[in-house]
Amino acid sequence: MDTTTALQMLKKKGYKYTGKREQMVHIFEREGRYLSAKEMLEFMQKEYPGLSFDTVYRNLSLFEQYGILEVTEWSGEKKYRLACSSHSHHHHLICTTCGKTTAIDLCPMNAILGEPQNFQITGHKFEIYGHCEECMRN
Amino acid sequence: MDTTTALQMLKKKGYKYTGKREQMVHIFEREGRYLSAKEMLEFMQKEYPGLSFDTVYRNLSLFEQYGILEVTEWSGEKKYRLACSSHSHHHHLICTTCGKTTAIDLCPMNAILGEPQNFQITGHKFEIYGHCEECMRN
DNA sequence: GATGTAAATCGTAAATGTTACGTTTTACAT
DNA sequence: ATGTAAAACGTAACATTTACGATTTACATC
Repeated sequence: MDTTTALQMLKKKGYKYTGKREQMVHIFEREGRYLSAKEMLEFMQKEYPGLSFDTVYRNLSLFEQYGILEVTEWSGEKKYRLACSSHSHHHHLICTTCGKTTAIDLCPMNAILGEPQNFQITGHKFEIYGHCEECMRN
Repeated sequence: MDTTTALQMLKKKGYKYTGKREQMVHIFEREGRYLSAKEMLEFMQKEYPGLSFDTVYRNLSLFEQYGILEVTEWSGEKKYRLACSSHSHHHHLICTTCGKTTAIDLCPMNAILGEPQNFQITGHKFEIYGHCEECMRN
């Protein structure tokens, strides 16, 4: 999903198309990796020096709520990235240093479908953590 | 791993065998599910009313460090449970209401071994979230 | 059993990440 | 141009976790 499409979609739902939202989605697009709220705030404040972190958190939640972002958490922080809506369901290798991801076209849920008894599944997480080539060298 | 074994192991490493540590591991043993630091504190304060949360956090970290506990995080909290050292490597169905788990004797890492290039794997997480039978009824 | 000491705990402060809210500003429909 | 609902600001509050000096305790040694 690109910046414009995402915000137009929100607009149809009654949300406003603001420069700050545009910039936030644009940063996710450019970075192509998981970002913490803090990282996002820092990027944003380069362009909007007085930016309130309330704005960042509020928009991150909004974007997540409407499927623009995916969220996960590790090291006591929530991390966000643009949802990979273009491909089919998949999982990621995640570099815990820089947040960069690589898709894995394999979902272990396929192997256990129908298995769990007396358990209502609401979600699942399959993530492989490590260090990407670049972070490994540094 | 039972309470005594765990604490004897720590003792060999130079840590003291205290009633509070014994009680903490005992609670994990009794509950057999993921507990947050807050839940543990509440259980502990029944027996040790003036207990400092510093003690709980410090010991949770210590237990994790020595493999007595497993840790994961969801809903902005770290959750701990006794490490399932008796069985072979496996994963869990996790009830996000009560923390109860059911083992899944399947690890998706087997299916992708050797696959990732230029990526140093340090860990992985495969968790299925939902509601157990009991919490579903309530 | 008494003693010394390093570890454990207490009590509390502080750091960190997140949510909340009243006020002001802004997007944008009319 | 105008009105209004949404967005953003500035800041307070909240929750979880980490940190630290002072006190207490476990336990090895005598």
